[in-house]
Amino acid sequence: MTKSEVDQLEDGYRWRKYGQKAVKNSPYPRSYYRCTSQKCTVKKRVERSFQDPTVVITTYEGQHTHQSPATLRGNTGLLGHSMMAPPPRLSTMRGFNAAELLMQVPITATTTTTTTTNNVNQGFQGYMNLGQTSLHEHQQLHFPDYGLLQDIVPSFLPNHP
DNA sequence: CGAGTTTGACCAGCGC
DNA sequence: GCGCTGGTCAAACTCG
Repeated sequence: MTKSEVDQLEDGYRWRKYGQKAVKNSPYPRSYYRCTSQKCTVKKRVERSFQDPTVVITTYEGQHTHQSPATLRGNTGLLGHSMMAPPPRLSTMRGFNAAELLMQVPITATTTTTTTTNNVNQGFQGYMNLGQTSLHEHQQLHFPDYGLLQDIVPSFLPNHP
């Protein structure tokens, strides 16, 4: 779930829209995207929350078999640097292990992001690729939307103290 | 001209 | 079998 005005979120990959449908129980249409990379079969669905129109729900299906174009581009601009950052507070997600997420929900993972971060899948992959150095960077990054994140999906994070 | 979007048609799965 | 719904296809279109 992502708080965003726009449907098309920049997550570092290039997507081609292949369909749009009006869905039941929601006044907003759902959009279907495929990764533009030939080998990559990752799909995502994007729909707007019925309760909060400023929230878009992005459902990823599959895993990218390639690096993000933003990563390959290697720029330090909007896409390069920030998009390579690991997901917010991954290590502190109470009882929520990203690796576990990948293992248990390999096919479809509805993930929680802000506009400055990736979904957990991609973020975790980037996290793995970048290794130790990114952890350092990770700790220095600040995510002002994190509190907001909790507001959006408090039930998503298990084991509230 | 190529890549991406739009949109109606088509298809499969499911409940009745 | 029929209707509904979600997902996909593909032709037409737009844009850089």
